[in-house]
Amino acid sequence: MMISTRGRYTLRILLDIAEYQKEGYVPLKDSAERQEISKKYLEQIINLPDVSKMLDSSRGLHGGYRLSRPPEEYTVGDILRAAEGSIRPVSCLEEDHIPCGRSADCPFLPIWKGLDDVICNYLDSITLQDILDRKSECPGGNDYVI
Amino acid sequence: MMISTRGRYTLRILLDIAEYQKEGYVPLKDSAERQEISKKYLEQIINLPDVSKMLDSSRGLHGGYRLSRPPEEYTVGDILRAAEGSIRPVSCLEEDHIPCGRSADCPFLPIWKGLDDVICNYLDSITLQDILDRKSECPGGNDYVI
DNA sequence: AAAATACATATTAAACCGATAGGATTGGTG
DNA sequence: CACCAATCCTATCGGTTTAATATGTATTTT
Repeated sequence: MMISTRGRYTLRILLDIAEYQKEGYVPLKDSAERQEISKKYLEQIINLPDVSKMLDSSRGLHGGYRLSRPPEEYTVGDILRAAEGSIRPVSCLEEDHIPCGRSADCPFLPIWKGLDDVICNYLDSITLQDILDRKSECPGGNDYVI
Repeated sequence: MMISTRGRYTLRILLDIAEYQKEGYVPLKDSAERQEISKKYLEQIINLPDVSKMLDSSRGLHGGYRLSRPPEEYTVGDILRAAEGSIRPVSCLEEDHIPCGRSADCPFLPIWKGLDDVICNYLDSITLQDILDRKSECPGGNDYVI
């Protein structure tokens, strides 16, 4: 599996913050309770360097988090990359990957590159604002039963 | 990462078998040496139920493996699913996944479904024969330097 | 009989996942 | 100033997966 709870929790928390931040900083405790996710685990996730850059925080009473930019500037791809480190489908495509000696004529490398492209194009085409809009359009209920 | 060495090795070995099977059964030893992959590890992979279904085998001297169907009937998606078990991007989409209680109005579920679709559409559009054709068109060399 | 091959099962070191635990630090409020 | 609520920091842990290695057994051709 490509996207673990880390990425999915991060998406849910950022969306939760986006929904509630008009009332001020959103305490992680509240988001965690609404989303039914371990607050302690969320603390770790939210303090990952690339995730914390997406948020402003305030300590003390009435502290919490808010998005540092408007929701339309957060793509799903950006959030997942921040939380997961990388969402490349194979290690061959990682920045720091050591070439394997066959890469120059590897018949699969173009395929992996193509796969990465369709994934990024899709995930980077959806923003937090898109999800907020869709939620208010059809509140409670989507097409899927799992 | 979505696709581990298991999936990538399986693709390489099936392509190797496709290339060499016109001379009869292809011993795993030969494929392993050409591909520089541990033969013992390959034995495990190739005996996974869904992978072994894709091959005919023969024991003894001059035994080995060959594809049980023509190369154009093997999509990259099929091979990866056989080797990896699943290539769904999130566990929420697995067949045996226990619904989480929020699935009825989860705002992310449609996104995961869309992601799974673009991945499957892409990977199921490429067959082993496509890769063989591309190899013979531009032997030794693709566009990527990693 | 010997050799080559597939087939089977167990073990292992390392990494990763999804938490839990116990605090330290900071800032607002009475 | 004392208290409390919140973020921030670091360690630990059980379970699973990954990528092998090891040790065989079974089968077939020569």
